[in-house]
Amino acid sequence: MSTPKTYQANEVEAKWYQHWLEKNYFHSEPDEREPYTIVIPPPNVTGVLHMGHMLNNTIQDVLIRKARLDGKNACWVPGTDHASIATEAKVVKKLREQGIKKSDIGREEFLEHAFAWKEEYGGKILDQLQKLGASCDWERTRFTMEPKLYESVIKVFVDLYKKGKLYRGLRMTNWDPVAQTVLSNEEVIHSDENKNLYSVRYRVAGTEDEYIIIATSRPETIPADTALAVHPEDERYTKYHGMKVVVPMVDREIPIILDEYVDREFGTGALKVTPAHDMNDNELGEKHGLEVIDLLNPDGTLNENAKFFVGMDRDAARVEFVKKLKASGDLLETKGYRTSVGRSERTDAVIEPRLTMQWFLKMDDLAATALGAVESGEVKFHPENMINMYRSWLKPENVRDWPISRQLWWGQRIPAWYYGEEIYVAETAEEALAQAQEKHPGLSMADLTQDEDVLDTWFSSWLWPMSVFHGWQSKEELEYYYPTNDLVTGWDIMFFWVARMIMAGYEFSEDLLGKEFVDAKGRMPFRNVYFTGMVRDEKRRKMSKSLGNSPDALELLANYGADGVRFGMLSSAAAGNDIVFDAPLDPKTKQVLNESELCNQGKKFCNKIFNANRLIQGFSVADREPDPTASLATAWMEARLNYSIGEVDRLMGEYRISDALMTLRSLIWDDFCSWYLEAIKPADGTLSKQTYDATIAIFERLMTLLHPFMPFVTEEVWHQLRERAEGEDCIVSSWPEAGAFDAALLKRFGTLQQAVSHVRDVRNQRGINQREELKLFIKRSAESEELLGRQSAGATSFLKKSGVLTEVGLVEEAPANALPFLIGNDTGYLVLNETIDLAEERAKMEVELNRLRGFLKGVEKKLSNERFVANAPDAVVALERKKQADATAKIASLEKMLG
RNA sequence: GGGCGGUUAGCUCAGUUGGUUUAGAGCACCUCGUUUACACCGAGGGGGUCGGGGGUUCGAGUCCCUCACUGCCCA
Repeated sequence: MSTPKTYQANEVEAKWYQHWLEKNYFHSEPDEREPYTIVIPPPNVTGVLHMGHMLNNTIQDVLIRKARLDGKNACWVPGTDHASIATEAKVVKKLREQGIKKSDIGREEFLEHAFAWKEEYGGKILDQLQKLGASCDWERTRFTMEPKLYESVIKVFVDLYKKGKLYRGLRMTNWDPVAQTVLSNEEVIHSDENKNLYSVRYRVAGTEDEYIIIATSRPETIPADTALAVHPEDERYTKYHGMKVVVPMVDREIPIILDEYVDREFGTGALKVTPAHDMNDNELGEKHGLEVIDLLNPDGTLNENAKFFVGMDRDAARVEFVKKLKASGDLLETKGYRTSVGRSERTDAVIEPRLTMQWFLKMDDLAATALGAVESGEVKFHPENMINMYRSWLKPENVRDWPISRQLWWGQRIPAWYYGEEIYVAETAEEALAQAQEKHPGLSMADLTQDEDVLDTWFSSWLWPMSVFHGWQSKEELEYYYPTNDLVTGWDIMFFWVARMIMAGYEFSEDLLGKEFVDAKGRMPFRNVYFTGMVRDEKRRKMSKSLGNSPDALELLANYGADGVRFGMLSSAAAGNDIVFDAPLDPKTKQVLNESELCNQGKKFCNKIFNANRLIQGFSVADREPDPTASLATAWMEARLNYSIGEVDRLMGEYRISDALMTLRSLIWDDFCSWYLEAIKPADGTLSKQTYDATIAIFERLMTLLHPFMPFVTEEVWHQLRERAEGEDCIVSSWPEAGAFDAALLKRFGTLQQAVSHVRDVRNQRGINQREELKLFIKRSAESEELLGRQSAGATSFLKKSGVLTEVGLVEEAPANALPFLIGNDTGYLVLNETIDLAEERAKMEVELNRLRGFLKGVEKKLSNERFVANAPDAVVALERKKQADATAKIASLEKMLG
């Protein structure tokens, strides 16, 4: 019979994922167990799996699988958000391709198309997560536009309105002329771009040929100028104070205003003021009571107020205005400069500052509460230093009210009805009408008009930890799962989403669950937030689809297997730190290759585990006493395992997931495979039953320990280790407990390992074949007697086997033709079959001796310092004394060797 | 311009409230090896004094100051 020599991830992964689904292991229902809950950061419904998703979902899966093995009721809720701008853009585009205009079909029909689009393309990313091995409770999959979640958003809006936290106002906002909607500051990406700075002269009114020259990058907005500003102390302009200038082309007189805001050094020190089209100008306008002239249409084309080039796009119009100014002689200079330009995160359109009527959520109280939640430790950040960024976002001077209207159709429509200037906010039109009728008894539905806008997608997502448990419909599930345990996400949405969820948690949990409940269990939406870094390429650019620098996630999964990719993602994923992912570029095409050395390491690790099992299954088993080597190795491996479980528990408790995985890798590869299996490997191919059983039991625990990180290979091997009953699967086994272990045994075995390594090193350096048999002796001492004695039965045979030695024993004097070396603090002698150049060996020993003497000197200096002995903790002092004793013994041994 | 990080082996990164044998890992590198689990392998080895300078301390990669470089966020 021939089992394949290498691990085949594809077959194994498909098989076990299907099995887990059939067994319904991922599903959670409230019961008497302790819950452990994670809500997924809902990916954009238009999204496809990318590196960032793979990283943060792998981490979530590790946490949830670990909790499941810990016997908790693990619940990981998946889902997607409706991504209003991105999705609407896609649907509009698709309709346009079919020759349908959004404006022709109306809101209702458009939404039908949008839902149809979602059914067809949306949620592809959730299928992709399955390939990664994500053990989400798919029965609980949520979508922010589904009826219950829609209803939750509406209820929250009405509630906040009643609490006086919502208001409607005309504000300077970031207008996306392509999406034709307002964006929040966070959705605008600023970067430096090359633009032109134009010097234009404005004639001073009442003069024939006196001009003030201003510098502007937006000559097309000249017709909307309502003032010209200079610094009050700028002597160049003192003589014009109180006068007016004439706006070029439109011949309208505007005042010269004085304001310290003007930068005298920039351009000419004179500034044209266009309150409708610039944030800063708008502030100036409010301060000085200036008229506001808006010359743009919502789509970025010029309106009647522009007087010229009406209907033309602002960018094209700029060119025309420049020509016109040049022709009239008013344009004096054009020069290039670099300046920060804001673009829409979604459409890449240059953002237009624009005055619009919007709904706003007051943020001062909410932000203070959200900051307090983290400052007080009720919500813990990992890594802790992320609180600095959080604090800077939420401190009062940086907090802005949240504009929540979006001029779109795909989203929850704002439940506000207008009758003239009056506003009625209610969950339904009927309720709104009833409210209006109290004031105006004769009104009918036809007299009210509902707000045309929908709400920002984040206004849905901030409710996620509560809405996915039907929080606004019933308490039943929320009471069990809330507060959730851990949230895993990138730091880039700390303010967008994390902070807002915390706000929502503190704002609504008491209303939903009652005071008694939240006083006992807390108001926070989650207790811990694990921030992942951004996945970057070798040039440290964020990996993104648009840059084309991200490998294809599905290709990676196909090439290395889910376990391999998970290993690759995790092995470099310390919390909070950005990850430089090793996806190389094709040197010819400069395109990213779907390759990764990190993932390959994971793939190799799977293969190693798979082959360790092949080795064991290849042994035959006999009912006989275990040989001494195997007994010692088994005792050591048990101790080593227990020690490591403690380590992994500690690391996991500190969210040091990457370190936990590396600890397990070393335990399995180095300790279990390289030392333990080599030690028990029987010459005749037959293992004692006792050793075999112990080996299987150890291997089994190793698989459970590794399962959260690499679920597929561990499940596969778990099943090959023993016959399993129905339902006896690794995924639902029990996380091993860290038992007591013999620390002295670990230390003694470590010394034996060093001796073996030294023997191998000598062979390497001298070109002695690894199978040529040598002899090893150790100078008799209390320590060496213990090392090879009864306490450590099997030590001699272990040394013989692992070091390929014919004889091992204690001696009083150095044997002939022996190479002396340090073994622990004692002297070991390796007897060679060749003549030894002692002079050469002495030189090597001198080097080591000098190092030790220097070390000892440092230790003794410390110990002779009274203040050290007086101030340092006892344990530290004791340790230094131990160092001193060890170094002294080693030096003595070496000195003796040297004669 | 303001704020927050980072700077530890060739590369990517750990290093937990300053103290466990004068710094660890993985990769890369070098040497040896077709010993039947695995060449997706085995054995061994070299390599850093922790960005520069100053300070606190019995003791600093770990705290403070300063300079340099670098990244991000905000304006």
